[in-house]
Amino acid sequence: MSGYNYEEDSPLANKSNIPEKSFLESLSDDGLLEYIAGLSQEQGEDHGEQYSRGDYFHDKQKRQEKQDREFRERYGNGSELFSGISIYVNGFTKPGRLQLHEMVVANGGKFVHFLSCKGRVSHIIASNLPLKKRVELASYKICRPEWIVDSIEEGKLLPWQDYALLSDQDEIQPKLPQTAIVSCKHPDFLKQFFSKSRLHHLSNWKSDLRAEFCERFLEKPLRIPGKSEVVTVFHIDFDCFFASVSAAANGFDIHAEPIVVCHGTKNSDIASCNYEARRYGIRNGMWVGTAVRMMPRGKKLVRLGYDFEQFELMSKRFYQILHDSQFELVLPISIDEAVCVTGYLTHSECELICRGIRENVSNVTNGCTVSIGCGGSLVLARLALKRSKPDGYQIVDCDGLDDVFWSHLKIEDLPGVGHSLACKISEYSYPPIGNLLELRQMAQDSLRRCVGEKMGNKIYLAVRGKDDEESCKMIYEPRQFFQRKSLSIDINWGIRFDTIYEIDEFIDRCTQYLIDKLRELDKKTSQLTLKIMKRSKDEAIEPPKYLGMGKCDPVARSTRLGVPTDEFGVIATEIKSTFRSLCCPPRELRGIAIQFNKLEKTASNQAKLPFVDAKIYQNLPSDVKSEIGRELNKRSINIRRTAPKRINSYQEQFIQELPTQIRGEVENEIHITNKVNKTKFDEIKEQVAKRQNEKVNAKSHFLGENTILLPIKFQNQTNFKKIIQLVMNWVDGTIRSQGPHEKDLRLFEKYLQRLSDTNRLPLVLRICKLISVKLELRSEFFSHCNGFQEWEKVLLQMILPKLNKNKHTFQTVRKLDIDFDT
DNA sequence: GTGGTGTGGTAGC
DNA sequence: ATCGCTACCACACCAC
Repeated sequence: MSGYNYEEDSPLANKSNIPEKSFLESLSDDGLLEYIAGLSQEQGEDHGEQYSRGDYFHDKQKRQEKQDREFRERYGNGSELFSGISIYVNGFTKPGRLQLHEMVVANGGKFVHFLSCKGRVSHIIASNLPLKKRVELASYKICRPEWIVDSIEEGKLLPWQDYALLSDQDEIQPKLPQTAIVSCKHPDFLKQFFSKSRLHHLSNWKSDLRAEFCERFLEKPLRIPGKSEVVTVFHIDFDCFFASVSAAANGFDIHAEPIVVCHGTKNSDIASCNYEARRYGIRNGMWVGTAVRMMPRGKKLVRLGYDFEQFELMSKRFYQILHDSQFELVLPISIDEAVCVTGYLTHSECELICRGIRENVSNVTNGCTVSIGCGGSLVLARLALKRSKPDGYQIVDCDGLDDVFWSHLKIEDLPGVGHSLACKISEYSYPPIGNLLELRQMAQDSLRRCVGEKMGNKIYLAVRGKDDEESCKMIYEPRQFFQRKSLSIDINWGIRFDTIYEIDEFIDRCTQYLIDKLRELDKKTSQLTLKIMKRSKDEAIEPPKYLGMGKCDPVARSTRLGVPTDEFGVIATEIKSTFRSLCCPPRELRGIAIQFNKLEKTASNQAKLPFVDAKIYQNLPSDVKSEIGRELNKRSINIRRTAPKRINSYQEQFIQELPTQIRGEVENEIHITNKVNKTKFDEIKEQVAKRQNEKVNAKSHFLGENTILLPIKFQNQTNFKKIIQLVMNWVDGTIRSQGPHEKDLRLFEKYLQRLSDTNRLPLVLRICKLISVKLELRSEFFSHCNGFQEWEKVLLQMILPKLNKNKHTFQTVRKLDIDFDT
């Protein structure tokens, strides 16, 4: 990357009587590019020293006027519509600059390429103007491009005032399409929310960078340093990334004014603030209102919006520089931050690298600065980075570290130590520990007692400049480290529902979002977690932050699917059923998170229900076999014979176990009756509890029928699991004989009906699935038995109709339906 | 001890 | 107004 530094290298420097900055600033983006391109051309022609700014414009202008004349002669229609008018186009417009140019010139107008020729411009055309520009150009006639288009169409010059791009009109106009408030009930909510969420972008960028790293690795295996090798680590990070980039994009000087990046004006998070703002005590994460109050009287705080595209662009250029810099490893930490590793380097070599990178990055990012910490370990590089900020670099040598270095670092500067741990540590002894120099005195044992085994070790090593084993993995097993292990979605803003059905729909959309990603990764999941945020009991219905979550109680529950899947129906119904088991009144819900926990690679030839061909299994080397057998068992994967001739050992063992199970649990027919009765009892108990809950909530809600969950409550997950177990044993115990007892069956059907009636189809589905699997497994040996046939009948005539009746709940046609309909 | 579940904390701006 | 995400580790606790 060779950035052109015009501040120093420009042949024009100090030659013009107008300050350099205002000249460059006065150029439009295109103008600037053209100007730079022009410069490099002219230089090649060996008269760069003599070529002045005035000359440049003169040439340029003459060339342009000639071009315009030619154009008008060739295409012009003799119209003098824009005679006497000269326009300048600022920024992106529709129609574009070129088209506007042609339109104006063909109709007798003048097109001005550079605004610096002030006075010659009669109108400025722009669709929108950055804040800074708006102030600068306040004295001009500024209007939208439609003025040109409409004037030509009408054949007469329309009043430009009707098309004025006034700041207040500007505020009213684009709001119109936006005022279509997209609430969480709207199908586009997710998209809209994510498009504006900084945290979503940060997370997404991070996983993209990690994925890219892994791809790069596949393409060209990198050399990973050996554990005994001496390495040099560079930790590189933008200074207040969002603030710097947004400031540059809007034409602000990052050093001149206090700047914050945020959405709103009051209870909106500050994503990033510059060092000027930090002088007044403003910090990232603070609310804007708080920050404004911290400003001295009369001093203004500049608020800038997010420009995610620009952030991405700057990051791309940043990473490009790193990739071009001959590091052995470029490890992505986040959109604006990376750790680069090389072998041993001398102090002066490190210094060269730091300076080079800092200069290159500044050149390609409109002057954004990065700081660099350099050291012999990850933690040292990170601490050096903390010390180097802002706009600097620091190279540290573990042995040469003095007390000053440590005493200037706070506990929270340690990686992995946040607010919570920092409090714990500082309060652990008296007087409280305030910096790392003091922390170095703490014994390893007391550290471990204070913050736990692992973290204690980590911190003990960190303040001695060494990495712990876990952190090292980033360098020594980078592929493993950056490999994705889970996939999830979190929404804790804007969640305001009234009914469970709205939540169902929302869950469907979230699930679809995740499944799309899952399939992109070519993975399946076998474990789900649903985490919800529920308004804490005494909290206000509406928290201070607009549509925020306020103080909440988090609750999570996970489920195993047994089989890895990427099917929408299975996952969505599972989540919906899990949600019900968490007993959250729809109106109390403030946040939802869905996680896919156990990701497995999709095997193209994998059967829907997993089983291993016995032949393959038998042919395995005996030492491997037992290990695999255990593993299969653990995952409840069956070994299935394709030709039922010989009984293999696994199945033999399996059959032998059957009678024990039956005797142990289920031959007692009363058992299930008791169980169902107990369920009823639980139900009543929960209803009582809920009525009390309703009373509590009544103060803050109108108690409509749909306020609280449906009146019938369900046993919690544990109970359901137990019931499933019971049913399975019941099937096992009766399959070889006469089949289920009629009385039991009636109770069972009642239970299923209740599940079905109360929107708990997923549970019915699960029972159905399990019974069908069980029957399939046993078919080889028991299909002739009366009991087997009875159970098949139950499945086909009793359970399946319930599912099919409510097919719509499942959104997709279930594989099971097809299997058993035929 | 093993292995599972739910909770809590941290990281990036 | 406002956009409080998401991956991952470590731990406490439980059942066996």
